[in-house]
Amino acid sequence: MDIRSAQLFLHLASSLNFSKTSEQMFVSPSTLTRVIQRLEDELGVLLFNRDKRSVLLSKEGIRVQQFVRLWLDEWHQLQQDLQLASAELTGEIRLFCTVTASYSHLPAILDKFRLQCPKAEIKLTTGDAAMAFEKIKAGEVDIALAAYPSHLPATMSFQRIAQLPVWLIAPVIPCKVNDLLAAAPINWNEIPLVQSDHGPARSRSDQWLAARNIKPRVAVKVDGHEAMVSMVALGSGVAVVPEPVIQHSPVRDRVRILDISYPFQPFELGVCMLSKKLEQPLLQAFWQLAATKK
Amino acid sequence: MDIRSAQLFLHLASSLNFSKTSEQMFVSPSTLTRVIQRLEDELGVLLFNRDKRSVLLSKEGIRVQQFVRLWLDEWHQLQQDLQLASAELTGEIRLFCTVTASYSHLPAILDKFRLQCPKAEIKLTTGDAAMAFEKIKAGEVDIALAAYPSHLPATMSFQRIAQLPVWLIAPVIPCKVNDLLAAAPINWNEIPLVQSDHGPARSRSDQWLAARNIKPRVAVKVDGHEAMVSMVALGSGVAVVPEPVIQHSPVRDRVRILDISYPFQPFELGVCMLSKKLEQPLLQAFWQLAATKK
DNA sequence: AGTCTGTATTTCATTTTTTGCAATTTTGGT
DNA sequence: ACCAAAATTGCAAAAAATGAAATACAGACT
Repeated sequence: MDIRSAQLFLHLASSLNFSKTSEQMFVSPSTLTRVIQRLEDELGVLLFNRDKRSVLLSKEGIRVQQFVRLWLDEWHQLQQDLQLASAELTGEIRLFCTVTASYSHLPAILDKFRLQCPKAEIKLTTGDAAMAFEKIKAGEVDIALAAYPSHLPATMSFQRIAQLPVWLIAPVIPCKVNDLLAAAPINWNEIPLVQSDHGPARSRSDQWLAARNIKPRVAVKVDGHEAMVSMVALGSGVAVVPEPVIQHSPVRDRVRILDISYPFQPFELGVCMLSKKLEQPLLQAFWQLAATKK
Repeated sequence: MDIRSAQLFLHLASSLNFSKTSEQMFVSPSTLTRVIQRLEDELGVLLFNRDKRSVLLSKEGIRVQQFVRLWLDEWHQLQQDLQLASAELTGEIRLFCTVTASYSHLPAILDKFRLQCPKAEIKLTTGDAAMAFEKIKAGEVDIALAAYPSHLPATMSFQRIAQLPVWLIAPVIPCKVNDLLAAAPINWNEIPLVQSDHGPARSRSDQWLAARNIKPRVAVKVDGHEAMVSMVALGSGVAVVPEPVIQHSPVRDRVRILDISYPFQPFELGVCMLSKKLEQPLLQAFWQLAATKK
């Protein structure tokens, strides 16, 4: 018996209809049937009298219903109590976040955090990925949301949150870049490249160029992934960027993903901070929460 | 959170030692570590302060301990209440059981049943497998423990309990049978066979003979598997019998299993009764209990 | 009677989770 | 410096959970 089974049982006990419960609780009918069968097996008792045409709670089922109600109530109480401890936490978190990350994952994390620690304040700084680790080291910020760097300082802890796929993108509009891409085979040495100065996107790009032995014609160097997408959209060249940047860009309809069958190593997005700061309750709360999935 | 995790947590909370708990609760250390990690993740809270050298229950851990204690208590109460209903059942069960089954699986089932329904009486009849279904049909017994027959009457329900492997056995002592078995290739048509009159063991034997196109020299026909083992031990021939019969035979050291690389279809041991009798509470209790594994 | 419909269950193939072994990490003791 | 004890992690095999589709079955409708 676990929480989920208990919830399903409780719903079924009041709906008395497998189809309805499975629909409303978002499980397939087969799953529901088997959850109930498991419970009955575990308790050694028939919980529902399935009368060919109707489903009724058995005598034992009523007793179990009583137990489960009590239990789930206590469970909720427990969760509240546990959150209460962190709910009272006050103070300030200085958070650094790459624009990439602020698009894709920050909102969900902040929502959860505000719910859990309503009294805490957050100061958000955004900027380029490479700055994240410098700022942490310099003590300018407490915690950063960024992609895993090629080398992580020993004093820092990093916790992975998600993998972001990386793609090569090109303009949609007719332009010189697209003319060159239409050739077969494509002469990559000719195609202008929109490149970032440094950081994980740059290293993905470099790995690809090295693997295919391409000496790129660098069209523009820009700071920040979003600017790269804009430049590509305008026809300045192709670029290597992580997927969420494309999805959230205002010009996403004016760029396209090129299928070049090269397995770009995905970004490892996560939270990062000085290990010793993990002792501070507020930062610890943020850390744990960022790592939690739901 | 489920029962098992709760038990592990509770034990760890008092032992404060992963190694001890994992040992005493019969799980590997890694399993225990990850059960606790799962709980912590589920609750979003650190349950134990792993202080480099020692393990201590955290503030939140104490609250959870309190919850879990209560819960497990209620769980036990629930189980008692549920069993109470059947504990008061009275009446008589007329049980038929093949000797095969009485060796291997009846004791465990009866133990459980006596515990759950102490006031019920059991009348046990043993006999040959083929009689089981006749006796049920005739109403002489209520329920039987037997191997699944080649054809099950439509009015009966059968519930599988276990699979029993089937082997070909030979004597250990020097005798004519062993002389014949020493030949290469073995002339199976020469080797005397101890055969049962009918029933599932007979059909396994027949299938094998047919598959290998053997016209056996039938040495003896006997009733009941145990007698077959005894005859084989005395050197009368070889025989096809289910494994538990061998294991429980007083002469098990005087027979050996022949590896003839033939996949005898295993016995499907189970409980059987007239479907309509499933409505009787006492019989229903027995039926359910027999099907339960633990 | 025959077909249709709503409901619960089972089968099957696939995905996800759990598990234990062995390796790793960390720290205290000798 | 080396060893021993304790917790964790990587990995691959085993077990369990899952949903889609098939099945079973009783009543409703034509």
